[in-house]
Amino acid sequence: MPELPEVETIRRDLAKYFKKLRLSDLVVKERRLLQNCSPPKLRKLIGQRLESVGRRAKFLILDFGRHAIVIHLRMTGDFFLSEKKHTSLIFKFEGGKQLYLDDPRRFATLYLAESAKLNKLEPLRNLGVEPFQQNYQFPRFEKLLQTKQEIKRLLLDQRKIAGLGNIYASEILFAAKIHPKRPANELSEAEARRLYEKIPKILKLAIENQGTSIATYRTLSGEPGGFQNLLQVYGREGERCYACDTIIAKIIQGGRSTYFCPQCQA
DNA sequence: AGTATAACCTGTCTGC
DNA sequence: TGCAGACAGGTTATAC
Repeated sequence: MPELPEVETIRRDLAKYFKKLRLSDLVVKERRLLQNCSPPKLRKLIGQRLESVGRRAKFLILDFGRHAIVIHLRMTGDFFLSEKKHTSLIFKFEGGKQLYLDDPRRFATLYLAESAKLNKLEPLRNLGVEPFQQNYQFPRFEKLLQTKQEIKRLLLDQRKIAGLGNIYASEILFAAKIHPKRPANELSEAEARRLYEKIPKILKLAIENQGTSIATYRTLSGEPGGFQNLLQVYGREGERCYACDTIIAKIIQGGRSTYFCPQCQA
């Protein structure tokens, strides 16, 4: 479910509500959430303060000083202030504040890591460039395109550009006017530059709108985001393009749906 | 090298 | 109303 804008929205809310609070209890309700630690080991964080809430690509990083919890929400993971139907994990903080990780499909993953060695944690180690970091520069981006892989698939490859998912890959390609099946290494310089610029532009707009709520994603307080109202192509198969009135098409790439305008993205 | 498919799970929607 | 099948915002292993 959540891509970079949704995870960033959650990160900001978590920081706002829980930063600097001391953890008073931790209840693991879904054992398969834990990837590299046992419940007792995780519970050793009790008594520590939540120093900061960070994000790397789609991973949330709850830093408790010496150790950090790294969580990937996958398809349906989401954080709430009140208990929902599919609770995987409960954080209790000093003062009685509680935080619930809800995850109907139970795909979410959690890792415990030493804060100083976060970069060495397996799932974080191979992540590609982050669209909002300084190393996101055009020459570097251009090098990532030196493959005949279909551009839509490349955008989903977290080892290249980290944080994009199925919604924003389609939306970004529409904004850049590039057909999703174009081989990456056949994009013109102008197309590559458009793509490079649209990636952070669309993500920023989505973050400003608190992400996209279609099925399960909601903000920490339970409110839907707003970007679903601004989608140009995702989920719009058979409807008309807002720009040119052409019928929006849907194809499958790598087992995932891709939506695009055959006219604007010829 | 690049692509497709299935698998991990549950919920929701569509069509009969 | 019931039931089967398709599909879902992610990632990974395996097979052509």
